[in-house]
Amino acid sequence: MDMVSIIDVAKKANVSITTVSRVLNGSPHPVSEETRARVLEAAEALNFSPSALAQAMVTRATRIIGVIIGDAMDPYFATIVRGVEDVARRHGYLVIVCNSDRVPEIELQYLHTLDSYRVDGVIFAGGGLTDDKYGRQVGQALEAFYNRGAVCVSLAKHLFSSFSVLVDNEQVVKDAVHYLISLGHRSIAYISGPALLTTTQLRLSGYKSALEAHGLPLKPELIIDGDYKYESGRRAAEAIMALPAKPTAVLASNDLMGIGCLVGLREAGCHVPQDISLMGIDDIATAQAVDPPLTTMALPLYDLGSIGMESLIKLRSHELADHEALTLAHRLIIRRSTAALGTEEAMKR
Amino acid sequence: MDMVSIIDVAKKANVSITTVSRVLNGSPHPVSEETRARVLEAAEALNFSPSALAQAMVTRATRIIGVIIGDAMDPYFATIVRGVEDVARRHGYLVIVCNSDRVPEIELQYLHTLDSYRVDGVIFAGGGLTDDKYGRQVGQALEAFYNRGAVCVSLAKHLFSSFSVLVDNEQVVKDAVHYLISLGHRSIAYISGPALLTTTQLRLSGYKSALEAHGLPLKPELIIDGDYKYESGRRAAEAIMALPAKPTAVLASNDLMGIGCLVGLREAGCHVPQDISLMGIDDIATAQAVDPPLTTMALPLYDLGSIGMESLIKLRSHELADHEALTLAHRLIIRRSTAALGTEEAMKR
DNA sequence: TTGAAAGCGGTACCAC
DNA sequence: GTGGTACCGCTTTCAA
Repeated sequence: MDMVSIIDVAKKANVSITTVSRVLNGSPHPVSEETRARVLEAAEALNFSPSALAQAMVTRATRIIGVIIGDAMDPYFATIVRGVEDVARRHGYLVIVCNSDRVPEIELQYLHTLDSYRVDGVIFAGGGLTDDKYGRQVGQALEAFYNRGAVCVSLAKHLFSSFSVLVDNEQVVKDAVHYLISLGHRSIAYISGPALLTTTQLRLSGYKSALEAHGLPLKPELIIDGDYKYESGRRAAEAIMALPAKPTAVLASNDLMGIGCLVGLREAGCHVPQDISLMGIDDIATAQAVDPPLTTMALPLYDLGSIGMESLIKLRSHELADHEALTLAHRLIIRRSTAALGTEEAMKR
Repeated sequence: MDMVSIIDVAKKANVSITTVSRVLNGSPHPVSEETRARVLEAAEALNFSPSALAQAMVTRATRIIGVIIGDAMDPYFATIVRGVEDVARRHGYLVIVCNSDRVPEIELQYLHTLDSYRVDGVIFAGGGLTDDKYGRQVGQALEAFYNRGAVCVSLAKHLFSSFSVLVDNEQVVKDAVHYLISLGHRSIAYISGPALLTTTQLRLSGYKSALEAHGLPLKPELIIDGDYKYESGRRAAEAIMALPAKPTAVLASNDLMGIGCLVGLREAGCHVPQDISLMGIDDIATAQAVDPPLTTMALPLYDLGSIGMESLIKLRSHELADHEALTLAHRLIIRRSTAALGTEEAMKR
């Protein structure tokens, strides 16, 4: 019933625990072949499993990292987590997943807990909160991490400083709006996210400057609030249908809302893309399953996770400098939810 | 740069580390109010964060659990993980997520790693593999867990024994087939999952016995292989369209394949439900976003995770007996992808 | 009420 | 080549 420890192995093999440690860790220190064999055999026979906890205590490295996300059920985060996990596994790291629902208190609490477990690093997958007080608190908590030699990488803009792997959110939206404009649309509604997220602000500002760049007026009533979830997309559809002057195109700031909007418009008897062109951002799997398939800006979500984790590892071995940033490319995926204004495609119904 | 330890706090508060430990852990052992205050103050001032690793070593409890899933990007597992995580957080547990892609070697490797980290328990979220050798190996690995006092709960049938929280997979399919039959369908195709999973076998056997119970012939050509992923649903649609005698209904053994099939059928010019009724299993979020919304058997995925985690905790405090099983209810969700054979609904097109 | 000391299971430095 | 031993940072008897 008692755990078998390195001592038991040493006894069984008739060697010191030092030697056991050496052979089991492939230490460069010389060990005779026969001793090595005896140790291996003993460890095997006793079914010895070295305590990673004990190892972590003395080596000051846990080989555990934490990833803080909004919600594992959101495909956006699920994809990122998968990217993180795959790289982590290949490098012998374990990952603790923390759902914060973007609640600052929960995020902060997780941060402290992860610190007490002495994780080797933390990845912030979600958009940063634009709350000053929160930003300071996180920054302070991160201080503890850095002091220990632990590292941090963010996959979105944050108020605190850290190594980052990003997409250019502002440009993503600019490109999306530009595409819609190139189709002839001049009245483009925008479904925004929660105001307190940096990502939301960047995307919104992309929308605004794209309109401005094309000399289009910014109509406040065309900016509809959402929360990046499916249901808010449906509500947005209602809001759009209630508009006295309906837009000819709608850009949802993420696919989940875009899909909700698609369903909402359909239920309201509005045809996409004949009556309204609709487009999203992210390119989650569902985007191609809906009818019509959703045009969207594909973000490299999996890569954000995998490259984020790779960066974390390099950061630890000082192959990478702190507080730098990497920006990954996005790309337009044209499907059938968007059509040129006044063309055959848009007219047929 | 050096970590502040309990010793530093003790020095600063002018007490022994024993006392520090006592007040910081709310020990029942008496400590004078002023001493307590001094300790608290010192800990605060030093920004002391007790090492959960050191605590774990001596208390022999890590408050970390592992959950082994197929793929975090699959809504099925994402939902379960969310259920696990929510309960874990409320109880002060951390959860390590392990993606195995159902590869036995990866699963086994994770199991050993988790054991070396002395996790308090493991949750198997996915269906068991029907491989004898694999079953034995897992059983053996679990032995190590049990010997340590760690626990295990499975959310599906497995060859090894463990506490389980289940759905009655055979009955789920029976109920689905029964519903289709009640709509007048007599020729029902079935999209199955990977043969090596217990879940697949149970569901398939539900399909077979449902047909038999209704005196319907079992036509092998109507059983189409899939792997529970979206793409295999699309391939299944092709296979179905190529059938000399097309079925009037299709039951996909999960929603992801059901949705893939829906898209595939649409592309092949086949109308759902007018030409073919289609139904899935799971009730993932996307099921209601596709057109037509998918009729499905809703499984309590979130509850599987949350109740699984609650059971794990109770198991550890011996409030629950090992190796028992809990079965959760499923329910039919009728949406518009299914229609009665020969009715107005099925005829209009 | 308070504290000294024996571990928990390893690693790594230093001798031999 | 091999082994002794001082920690890593905490909890928990056992005494005082």
